Amino acid sequence: MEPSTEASRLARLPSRLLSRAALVASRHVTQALEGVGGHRYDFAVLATLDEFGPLSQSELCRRCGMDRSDMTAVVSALADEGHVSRTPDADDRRRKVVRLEPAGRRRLEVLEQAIEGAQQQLLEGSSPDDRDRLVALLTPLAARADQ
Amino acid sequence: MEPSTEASRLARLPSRLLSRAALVASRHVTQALEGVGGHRYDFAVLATLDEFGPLSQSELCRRCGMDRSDMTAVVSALADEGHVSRTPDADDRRRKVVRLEPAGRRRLEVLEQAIEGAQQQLLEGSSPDDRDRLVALLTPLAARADQ
DNA sequence: CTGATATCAGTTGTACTGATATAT
DNA sequence: CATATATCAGTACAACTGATATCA
Repeated sequence: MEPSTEASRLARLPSRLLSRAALVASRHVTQALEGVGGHRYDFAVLATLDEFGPLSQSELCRRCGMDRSDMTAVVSALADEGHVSRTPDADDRRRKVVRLEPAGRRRLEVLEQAIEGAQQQLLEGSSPDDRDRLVALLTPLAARADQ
Repeated sequence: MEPSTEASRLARLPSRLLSRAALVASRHVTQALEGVGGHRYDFAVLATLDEFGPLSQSELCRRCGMDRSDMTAVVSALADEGHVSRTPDADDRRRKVVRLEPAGRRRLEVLEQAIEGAQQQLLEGSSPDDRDRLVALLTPLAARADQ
């Protein structure tokens, strides 16, 4: 006989589970960031700059997996707030070099705490091992998101 | 020293991995369904009717995890195509009972093949055990998508 | 009355396309 | 000229909100 935990074909589809789990995750993250007046794009840009140092906007797009059309507004807002600076590249003046400023680093810490809180909410009920396994299984799939 | 496989904080965030893996999955599914002139909503509705039998639209919304606002148009289109019938419930005439018709069952088979092809594309490089593990890890997260 | 159901109109957020200006 | 970068306007889609009509 079928075990009672046997889920329907629809409920076992990896693509469907991914989209619904991502929706849950997105709600947690959005809510956590709203609590500190932030946005996922801000976090992605600040964290990437913190990790890789100053980058051109197009390089930022690549590293963050963001679209060029969305990057402009995000960087402009972060620059207005003093979290990043945006200066023409001396070597290639088509480029604008985006650099993390001290205020941006402090801002990143706040966003990072909110984000980690959201991960824990999302994964409450999952063991640390489960989190590691999930990350390991998702990494090769997520890697194909860029192009 | 850090192992070379050590990914950045950003790249290891479960919420981010989920959203990017879901994006990859969604592109595969959308493309596969486009190939047969279908849509994910059609598949969800037809598969749910096939599995649970005739349902009211609101019950369909619950089972599919779809919004009531989106369900109306989907059911109308499926009814126009003869894949489902929509008749007033004899017991409760506020309800419309949606029933899978033979043409809808044949349509479901086509969509199902496309969807399963998309899963295999998505998971190429993952073992069958990996697929099972992924499903097991995602199921409790995805379950929270409804409300 | 209330509560549930179905429908319709419209909003938001994310991903994305196409066109343009500018500089190499 | 071609190529890369940044910007702007606007599209496509899924998820969602609010209002309304219907009827038990």
